[in-house]
Amino acid sequence: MDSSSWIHGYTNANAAGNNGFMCGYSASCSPAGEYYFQDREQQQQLLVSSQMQHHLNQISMHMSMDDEPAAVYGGAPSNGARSMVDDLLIGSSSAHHAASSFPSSSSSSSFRSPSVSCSPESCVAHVLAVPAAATGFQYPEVSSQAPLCLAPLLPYEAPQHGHYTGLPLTELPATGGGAFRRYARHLGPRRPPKPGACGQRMFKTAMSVLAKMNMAMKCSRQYYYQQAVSAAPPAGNQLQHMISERKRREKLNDSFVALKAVLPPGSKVWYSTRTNKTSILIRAREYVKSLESKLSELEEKNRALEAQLASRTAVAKDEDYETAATDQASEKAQDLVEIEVTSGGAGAAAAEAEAGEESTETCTLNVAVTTPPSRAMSTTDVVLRTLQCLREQIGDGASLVAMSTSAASGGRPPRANLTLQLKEEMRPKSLHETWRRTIVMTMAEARTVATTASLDEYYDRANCTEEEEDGTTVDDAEEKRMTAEGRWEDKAAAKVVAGALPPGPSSDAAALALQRRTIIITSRCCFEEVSSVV
Amino acid sequence: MDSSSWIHGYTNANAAGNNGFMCGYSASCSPAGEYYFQDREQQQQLLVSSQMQHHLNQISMHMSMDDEPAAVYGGAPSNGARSMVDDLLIGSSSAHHAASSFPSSSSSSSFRSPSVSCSPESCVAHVLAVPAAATGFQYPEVSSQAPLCLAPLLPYEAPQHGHYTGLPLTELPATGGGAFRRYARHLGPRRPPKPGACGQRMFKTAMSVLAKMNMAMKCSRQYYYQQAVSAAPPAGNQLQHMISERKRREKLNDSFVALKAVLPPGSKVWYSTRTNKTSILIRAREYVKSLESKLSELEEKNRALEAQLASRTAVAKDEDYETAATDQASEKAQDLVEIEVTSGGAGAAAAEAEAGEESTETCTLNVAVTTPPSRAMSTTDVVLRTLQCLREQIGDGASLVAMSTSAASGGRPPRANLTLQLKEEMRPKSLHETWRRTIVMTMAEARTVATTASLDEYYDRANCTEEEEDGTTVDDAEEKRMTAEGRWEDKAAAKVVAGALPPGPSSDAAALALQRRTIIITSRCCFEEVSSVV
DNA sequence: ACGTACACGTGAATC
DNA sequence: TGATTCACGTGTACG
Repeated sequence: MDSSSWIHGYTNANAAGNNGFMCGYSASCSPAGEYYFQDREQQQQLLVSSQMQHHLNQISMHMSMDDEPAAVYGGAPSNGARSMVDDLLIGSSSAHHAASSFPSSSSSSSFRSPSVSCSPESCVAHVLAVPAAATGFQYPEVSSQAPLCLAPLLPYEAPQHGHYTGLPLTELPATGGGAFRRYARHLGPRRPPKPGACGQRMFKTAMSVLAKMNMAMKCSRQYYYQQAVSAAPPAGNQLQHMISERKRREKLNDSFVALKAVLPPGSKVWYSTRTNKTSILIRAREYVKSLESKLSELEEKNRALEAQLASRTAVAKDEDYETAATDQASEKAQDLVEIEVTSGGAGAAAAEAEAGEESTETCTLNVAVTTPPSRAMSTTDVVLRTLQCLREQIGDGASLVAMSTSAASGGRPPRANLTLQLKEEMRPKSLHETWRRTIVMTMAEARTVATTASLDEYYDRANCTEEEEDGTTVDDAEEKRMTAEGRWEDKAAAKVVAGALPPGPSSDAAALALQRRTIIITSRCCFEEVSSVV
Repeated sequence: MDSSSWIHGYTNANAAGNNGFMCGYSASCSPAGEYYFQDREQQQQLLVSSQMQHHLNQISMHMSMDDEPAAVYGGAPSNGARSMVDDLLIGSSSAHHAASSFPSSSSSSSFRSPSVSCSPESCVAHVLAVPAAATGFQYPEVSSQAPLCLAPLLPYEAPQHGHYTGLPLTELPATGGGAFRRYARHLGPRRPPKPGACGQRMFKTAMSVLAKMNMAMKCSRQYYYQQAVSAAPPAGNQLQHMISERKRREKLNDSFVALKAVLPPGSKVWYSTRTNKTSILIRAREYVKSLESKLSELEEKNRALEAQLASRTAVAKDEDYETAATDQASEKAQDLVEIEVTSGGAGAAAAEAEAGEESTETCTLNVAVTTPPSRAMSTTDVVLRTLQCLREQIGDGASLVAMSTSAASGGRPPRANLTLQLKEEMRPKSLHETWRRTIVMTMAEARTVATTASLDEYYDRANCTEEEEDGTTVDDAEEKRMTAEGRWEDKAAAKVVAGALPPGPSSDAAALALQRRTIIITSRCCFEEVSSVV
C-alpha cells in the first residue's frame, strides 16, 4: 500500500456515491481548454479557499498531475501546502487508515458532490463505464495526458433529448427560466460571496473532479478499449434514466407551483419562502372541500330562492315569512358559528380590572367561524351577527368590554374574542338560564310566525329543560347546543330552531361546565340588501 | 494487489453508495444467531438463486469467510461455482479490471441495495463510523469472528424514535398499516414467487450484506476503537435524518392520497393503480378552478335572483320607509357618534404583523359616543351600529382585526377602538373616496325619502367635492365630516346628512391628513324592537 | 427492451 | 444547533 492507496479509497467513495462524479451536471466539461472548470463569471477557482487549494494540490500531486495544475482547476496557483491531507493522515501513518476516516463524517468528509462533474453525456457515458476502475489504481503516474484523454469524450455533449439535454450547461444561461433551470444555480458561485463557507463543498468538488479525472485517465490509459463498447449502453441507460428523473421532478414541481397558484392566499404557505409541498397538498384538499361545501350551500340557496320567487308570484305576501323561515331552517346546518362561552377566564381579569372593581363578572365569548372564510361570512359579519344576537337575546344584561379578532391563518378559520361584562343578574349561571329563557321566548314568538319540524323538536326539549328550572341546576353542568337564526329584516328576532343536548350526568362535569360551555349558533347574515347600497 | 483488492473496490462501491450498507432497513440484524438475515417466512435465502449463491460463495471465499457460510446467508450450501465472478474477470486477469466493470451496468452490476442492511441503529451508528475502512482492507483473512463482532452492535436496535423506529423491523408486521408500512414490503419475499427474476437483486443484496460484514469486521478489528467515539454522533444524526426523511415522505404521500380522495373520480387518476402524483396535482388544480368558476357563476345567479326578489318585495313595503325616514330626520341632531379614522398607527403594526405581511394596511377607527351613556345607546349598540355602517359602506374592503372598548368613567363618554384591516383597493386614499362615494350615493337615495336643511347643505358640498373626483386628489388632503344615520330596518341604508368640511388649503395639511382624518357619523341605533323581545 | 413512476438515502440549505 | 425541507441520483417495479 503506497500513497496511491488512500487516493484510491477516496476515489471509491466518490465512485459509487449517490451524487458522485458519475452523473453530476453543474460544472461541465468545457469543450475548450479549461478542462472541468469553465471560467464563467468568477467561478469556482475564486471560491476555492487556500486550504482547499492545498488539498487540491496535494491530491493532484499524489496523482502526479501537478505538472498541469493550472489547467486542472482554473489556474489557481499550486502552493504545495498539505495541511488537511496531512491532518487526515495523522493519528496513523497507515495510508488506508486515513482513508477509512474520510467519509465517516457526515458533514465535512463526504466527497460526493452533486454539483460538479463532467457533462452527463460525456462523463456518464464513459466514466460510468469504468466506475470502480480506481479501486485498483494501478497507474498513479498520470501526466498531463488527462485533458487529452478527455477530448474524445466531448462529442458526447451533443444534446439528444430535446431541450432537456442542455445539460452540458454551457448552453444554459445561469438565470435561464426554461426547463432544468433549477440546475443552473450550480453553475454560478454557490452563494453570494460568503467567503470561507464553501470550503468543504469546494473540497468535495475538487475531489470529485480529480476523481473523475483519475477515472478518465484510467479510461484512456489502457481499459478504455475494452469497456467503451461493452459498458457504454448501460451507461447511456443510466444517463437517460437520470434525465428522465429530472424531467419528472421538474414536471412535478411545476405542478406543485401551479396548484399553489390557485389556492387562496390565506395561509402562511404563501408567506414562507419555502414552498412546503405537504402544506400545499393539505391546503388544496381543504380548499376543495370548502369550495364544494360552499357550492352545495349556494346551490341549495339558489334552489330555495327560485322556489320562493315562484311562490311569490302566485300568492300574496303572507307566505313570505313562511318561506323565509323554512328557507332558513333548511340551511341551519351550514354557516355554523361556534361560540364558546368562558366565564371568568384569565384574559378577562385584565379587562375587569380596567373596568373597575364592580360587582359584575366578565364573560369571554370565543367566536370561531367554522365556515370557510368567504365573502359572505367574513369576520366582520360574524362579529356583527354575534353582537346582534347577544343584543337580541341578552339585551342590556351584557355589555361589550373588549374584542379581538385574528384573521384566518394556517388553515384555521378566523377567530374573534368578545369580552363581555355581565350585569349582576347575568352571572354565568344565570346567563345560561337567560339563554334558555331567550330561546323559549323567541320560540314562543317564532311559533306564531312559522312552525317547522325542527321548531317543534326544539320546543319539546325546551319543555324538558324547563322543568329543571325549578330547583335543580343540572342544566348548567352540561353543554348545550342551540341554533339561532335570524335575518336582519326579521323583526321577530332570532328563531331558535335547534334544541339542547339531552341532559347528561349532572355531577361529574359540573365544575368544568361552569367555566366553559359551548354554544353553537347558526348565524345567517343577510347583508345582501345592505351591500347593494355601496 | 491480491485478490482482496477487487473485493475491496467492491466494498467501496457499496460503502459510498446511495442505498448501501449504511442505512438500509429491510433485512435487519436479528439479535439471534442468523446475522443479517432473519428467518421470517421463506426469506432471502430461499430466493437466492443458485447463481447468486455462487457469487456469494465466491465472494465469501475471497473474503476468507467461507468457514461459516451457513451463518452468513442463512444456511445456503456453498457449491463453489464461480461463474459470474469469473465472467467478470474474463477479458483481463487483472483484479481491478474486473472490479472496475462492476457498477457500470445499470441493471445488473450495481451493488447497492436499499433493502438489505443492518438495522439502522446498529449498522449506521457503527459502520458509518468507518465507511471507507474497507478501502484499506488490510486484513482479508477474516474468520468466523464476524458474527461475534456484530454482537455488541445489536443493543443499538432499541427503538428511540417512537413507532417510526420500528426500523429493526422485527417488531413491524409485514402487512402493518401504520406508519412506515411501506417499508414492510421489504421484509417478506421481494415478490410473489416469480422465480428467476430476482437474481440480480439477490446478488446485490448478498453483496451488500457481505460488504457490510466486511465493514463490521474491519470495524471490530482494529479501527473500531478510534472511530466509534468520534464519529458516533454524526452517525446518529444520519440515522435521525433518514428517519425524518422517511417520515416526511410518508406525510407527503398521505397528503397525496388525501388530496386524491377529494378529487372527482372522473379521471384516469382513479383508474390506474399507480398514483401518478403529477396527475393528482394537475387534476386538483383543474378541479379547484372549475369549482371556483362554478361558484362565481352560481353566486351571480343568486344575486340576480335575490335582486329580483327584493324588487318584488320593495313595492309592497314602500310606505314603511317613508314614515320611518321622516321619523329619523327629526332626531338627527342627537345621538351623535364621532368616528376618527387613523390609518397606519403604531398600534396597528402589531396587529398587522400578526396577520402576516400582506399588502394590506390597517386603519384604526376611534369611535367615541358623544351622547351621554343611556340605555338606548350603550357601547354595544354603538359598536354594532358602527360595524353595520362599515359593512354597508365599505363592504368587504375592510375586515375587523381588533377592538377594545372602555366604559364611561369620569364623565367621559364610553369609547371604542376598532382596528380594521383594509384590503388592497381600500387604501386610506381610496377609502376616503369610498366614503365620499358612499355618501353621495346614499345622499341621492336619501333625498328621495326625506329632505331636510342639513341634507341640502351636504348635498351642495357633496357636489363641490364631486368635481374633484375627476382628476385631482385634493380632497384626500383635507378632513371631512359626515353624519350617517340609519335604522336597522331601513334597507335603504344609512342616510348621510352632514356634509363635508369646506375644502381648505390642499398643500399644508396634506401629509397630516393622509394619516388621520376624522369622520363624524351620526349613528342612530333603533334597537327598541329587538330589545323588546328579551 | 423501453419508458414511466416511485421510494429511497443522502447532501445541502433553511429556519 | 437541531429540525425540516428539498433536490438529487439511483434502484426497482410496472406497463
